Amino acid sequence: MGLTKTENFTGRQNQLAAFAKALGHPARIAIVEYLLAHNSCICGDLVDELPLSQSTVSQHLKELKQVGILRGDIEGVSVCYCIDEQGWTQAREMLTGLLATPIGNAECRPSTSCC
Amino acid sequence: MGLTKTENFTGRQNQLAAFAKALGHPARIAIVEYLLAHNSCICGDLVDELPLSQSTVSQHLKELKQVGILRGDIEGVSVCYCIDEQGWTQAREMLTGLLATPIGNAECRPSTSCC
DNA sequence: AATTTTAATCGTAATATTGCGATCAAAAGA
DNA sequence: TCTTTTGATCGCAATATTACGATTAAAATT
Repeated sequence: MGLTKTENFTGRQNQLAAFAKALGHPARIAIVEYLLAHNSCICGDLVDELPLSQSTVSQHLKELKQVGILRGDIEGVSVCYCIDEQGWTQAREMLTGLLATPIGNAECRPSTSCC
Repeated sequence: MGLTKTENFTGRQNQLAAFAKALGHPARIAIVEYLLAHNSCICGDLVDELPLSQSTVSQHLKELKQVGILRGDIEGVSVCYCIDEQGWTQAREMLTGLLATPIGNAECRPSTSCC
């Protein structure tokens, strides 16, 4: 298999998972942190910053771009990357919403009280 | 390869990525949401709830347990799962911290203003 | 026009993930 | 003790991810 059964989950659950998955690699965390700190940068700056090859960095950038967290604007020879404020805001709101959920007290079966 | 070069990133970056990765699958989002809503449940309840086999659900539970988001306490024949408040709090604080980072204005190269 | 710079893409290899059925181990109940 | 219930684990197959070097394409420079 290796194939996630996305059709059996809600769109919201799939979207949440997609955002979380995009952040689920230290290199992509580092890229996002760098762009949050520096506003905008070209790919080469990130290649200098990260312990990864140019092609690998480019691939991570592609994933973050595809999920909507980054934008990449062509600037002559180079490509200027930055946080996509729209996508980033959506990711923040969705993930923050999940993380801020209070732990409910509803029991799934009446007399089960363990944790 | 297929092997993440964790040693070249900070412990914080790796921990953040591990939490995000654990949430990077719709089934695990669904499990966390279910446990947030129901406080505590046995594995069989989740198997009834999710469109996945028992072994697959068990595997997802294992991943969430390993990263510290869930706890599983043996209760006779069954296992009672619940949110691990400590781990969940840490995940919330770390991820919320990243998501709440204001977008900085520092330019990585003086005359580059694109996005 | 030829060269250089920049970054995307291709091809490949190693490893991880997802999912399932089957089996196993432990506790509870008959 | 034998059976049932519960859920972890094993083994397998399909697919995805991670990483790199090599190549390619496009714009800028010479």
